[in-house]
Amino acid sequence: MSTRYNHRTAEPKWQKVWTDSASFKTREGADAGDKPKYYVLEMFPYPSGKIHMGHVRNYTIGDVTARFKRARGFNVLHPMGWDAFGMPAENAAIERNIAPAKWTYENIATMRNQLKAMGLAIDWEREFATCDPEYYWHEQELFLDFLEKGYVTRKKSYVNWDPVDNTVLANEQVIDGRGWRSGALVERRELTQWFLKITDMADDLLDGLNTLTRWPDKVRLMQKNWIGRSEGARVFFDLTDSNEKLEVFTTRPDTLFGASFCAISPGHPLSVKLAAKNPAIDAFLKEAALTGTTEAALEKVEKKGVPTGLSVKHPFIEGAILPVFIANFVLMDYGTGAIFGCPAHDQRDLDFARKYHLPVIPVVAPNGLGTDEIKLFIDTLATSGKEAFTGDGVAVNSGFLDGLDVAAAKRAAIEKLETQHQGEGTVNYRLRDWGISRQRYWGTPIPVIHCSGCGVVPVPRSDLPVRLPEDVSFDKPGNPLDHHPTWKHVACPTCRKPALRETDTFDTFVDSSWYFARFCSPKSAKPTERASVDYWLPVDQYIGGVEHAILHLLYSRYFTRAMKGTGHLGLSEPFDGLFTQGMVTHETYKGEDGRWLFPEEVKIVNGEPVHVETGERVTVGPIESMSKSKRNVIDPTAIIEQFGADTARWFILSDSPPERDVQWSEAGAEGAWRFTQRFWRLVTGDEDMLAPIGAAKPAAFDAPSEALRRAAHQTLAAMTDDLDNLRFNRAVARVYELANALSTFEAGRDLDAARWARLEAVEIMVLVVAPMMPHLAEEAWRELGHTTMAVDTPWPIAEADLLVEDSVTMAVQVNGKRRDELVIAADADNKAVEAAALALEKVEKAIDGKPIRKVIVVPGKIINIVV
RNA sequence: GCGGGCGUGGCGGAAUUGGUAGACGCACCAGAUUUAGGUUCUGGCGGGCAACCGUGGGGGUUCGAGUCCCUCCGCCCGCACCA
Repeated sequence: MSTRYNHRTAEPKWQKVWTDSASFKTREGADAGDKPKYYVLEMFPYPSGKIHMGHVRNYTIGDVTARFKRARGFNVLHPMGWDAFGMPAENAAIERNIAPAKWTYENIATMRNQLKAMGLAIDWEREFATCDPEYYWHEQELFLDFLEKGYVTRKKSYVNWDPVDNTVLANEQVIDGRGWRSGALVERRELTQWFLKITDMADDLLDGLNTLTRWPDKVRLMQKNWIGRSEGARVFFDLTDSNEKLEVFTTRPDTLFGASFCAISPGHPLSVKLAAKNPAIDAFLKEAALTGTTEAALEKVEKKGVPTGLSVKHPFIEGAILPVFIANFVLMDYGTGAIFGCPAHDQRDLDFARKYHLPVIPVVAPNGLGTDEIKLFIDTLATSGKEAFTGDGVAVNSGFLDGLDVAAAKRAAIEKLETQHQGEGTVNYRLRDWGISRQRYWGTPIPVIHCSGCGVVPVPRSDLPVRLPEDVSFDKPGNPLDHHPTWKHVACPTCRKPALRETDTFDTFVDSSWYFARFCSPKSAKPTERASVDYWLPVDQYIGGVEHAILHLLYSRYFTRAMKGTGHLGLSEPFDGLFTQGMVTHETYKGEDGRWLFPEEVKIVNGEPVHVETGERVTVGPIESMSKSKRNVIDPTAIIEQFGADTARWFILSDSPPERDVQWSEAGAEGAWRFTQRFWRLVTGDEDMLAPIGAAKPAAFDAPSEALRRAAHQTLAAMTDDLDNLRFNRAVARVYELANALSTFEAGRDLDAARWARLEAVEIMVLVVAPMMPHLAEEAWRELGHTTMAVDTPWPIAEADLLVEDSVTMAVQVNGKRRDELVIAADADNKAVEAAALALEKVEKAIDGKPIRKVIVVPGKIINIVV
């Protein structure tokens, strides 16, 4: 018997045993037997260099789920891969002169070892990185399939252009309007780019949200808002001095009679045209362009406009003319980039109208007002109102719409517009098509060729993959693919004349939009094997950070639909269950000079935090998400070395619910470590009090043994429920309760019964802890004398008759105040309970001789006596 | 501004969804062992001397409210000046 558990020897030992016995090799087809499948997936990591505590939390949650489901009899798929393309590899290339591929694969090697040290139950044979040609090859194939199917389009779009570095910048590389590296003022430049037509599926993506009942409501709502469906109408206003029309989008066609102006966006083609001739307009557009960079600035900016000198005819009112303004609050990217202004019923329009002294014409009155009240409401709003009326009501001053409610008036207005050919009912989405072209090297090459004669020609499938060249230089600004001496020069596949490869690469969100499908058959010569994806998908439990609530999850949902359309998949929704975990936080520390300090630079002396080396005073700052800039980071590898992976896993699961932020603290980690040692003592410390493995179950148990058995089985039942619902913090608390029950257990007369009950309780404790602390459980299982592995042992089943108590403790209240409690047989009828309660001395005193008006008995819980 | 969420001991958090508030852990205090500290073990730990009071404040529904309703305050997250 050893008295101390040594994670430094136990953890590598069991990791090797699991690997050698192929414990986590995925089984499929005939091998899988009749077990139901369960696909557990954590969002795969970007190989940035080292894992951080956020990874530890993410992969621990997934691993517990995978191990638990496995023990519960599921055939589990739990793979791991790398989201390996992206800008940091190019930055490393530029800053440290290391090839992106080398940098990336070295990081993967480091991080793979770190993840393996966590003892994850992963089928490593399915591992891949998105920068493997084997992977992006199939992505290129998917793109060609999408192209054939009409899911792809090419159109012009603006990019951030750095004129000094001669390169396109991502939004996050633009800081205060300047390039992050060059400091040059960033320009908007129009490029022709590839887009996936996600807007074609906007309605389906919206409707699909209703089926995702195992997703957080919050994420579904965020996606709904992002898609931003709104029903309304397009209205074509005739310009007064030309044959042209101004097209606007409105959600309130019922308020057309209240229109007093039209406004177009500074980015509207008409604005640009007018600016060429009119210096005032030109100046206004320049001013609008300056404020239009950040959201915060946009929010504060005053609503301003400039007249265009143009005017339009009102579609319903003969002879009525509306002036056209250019207004800074009209967005080019939404609707048609033009609006009609109805100041009485839109706050922004009202602000604008008051500023430029435009008429305010109320055309909707609140419901339930009398004739005089309506008149007063209209007069007040028209002359001096500061607040637009946007609620439901009844149409007034609106010709043929008068008397209709808002919804009916909308329908009637649209109908009239359509018969007059001056508009149509339409649905508008905020969602825009997904631009997937990136002018960068470290990404999947877009498999097309540009030929001056034939136009855009897809790369023949026999020529796939289009590989990234490795002999590239980052000395020159711009895309290395573009200035590579030979790579882009090819013969046109159609006419054989010299042509050029597309040098843009895919947005890395493309890579992560189908990797979950590739894991089902990672070695296939096709993007997917239908038998495999049909078996494994959807992902039963997907786990990751809420920061991906919109883009990654929406793109993956889109891709799944598109791949269904091309026959690669047979379903629309990739992720059946989604769990979004909270962040890992830590205290922050600042030295006397105000610089951030790492946690290991701080120690506590006499209750005061001081700097380890200098002894200077340290200020403890707020608890924040771990970040390199604030230095409040804890290196998982150091923790695993010091305390072991099991302790790290245990602590990260403790205390905080997984969807909330968890605070990492040294004291907490030590507490978790102490528990691993206590656990070990409970298993090994009192061998005389353990029955041998396989001992016959006693025919009867005395009271103490029976109580221990109840505690063990109740813990088991509760934990099964907790783990099924990812309530790991509660599961941890239950283990502590069982451990406390074992610690305080004292055998009664019947020693055989006590030994048997104690072994049973210890075995249950080991097996329920196994998903969370797998190495410790394995070591303990062996120590108990088992020759099998805990990982191969089915989840125990709680005995139903141990879950119901034969006596219960009930609270006794008098007038809602708790006065005493009562221990009584669980099956006692209400009369007996009432009588027993009334007989209690404290109750009698509280009643104080008053007449009893009512007695409420909630069986097994409470008795309330009302006097 | 709009939308969503939250507010419980010194701290993280429990509370079977309307039925004994504070499970479990951390921190802290006392005692035992060791005695140099740590470890380990036992006990205590919302406030108040008490009657009692306590789940952000106020009001309500109910036999009974942390839980439901109204209202106010505070914090967090998301976003779209969205016509």
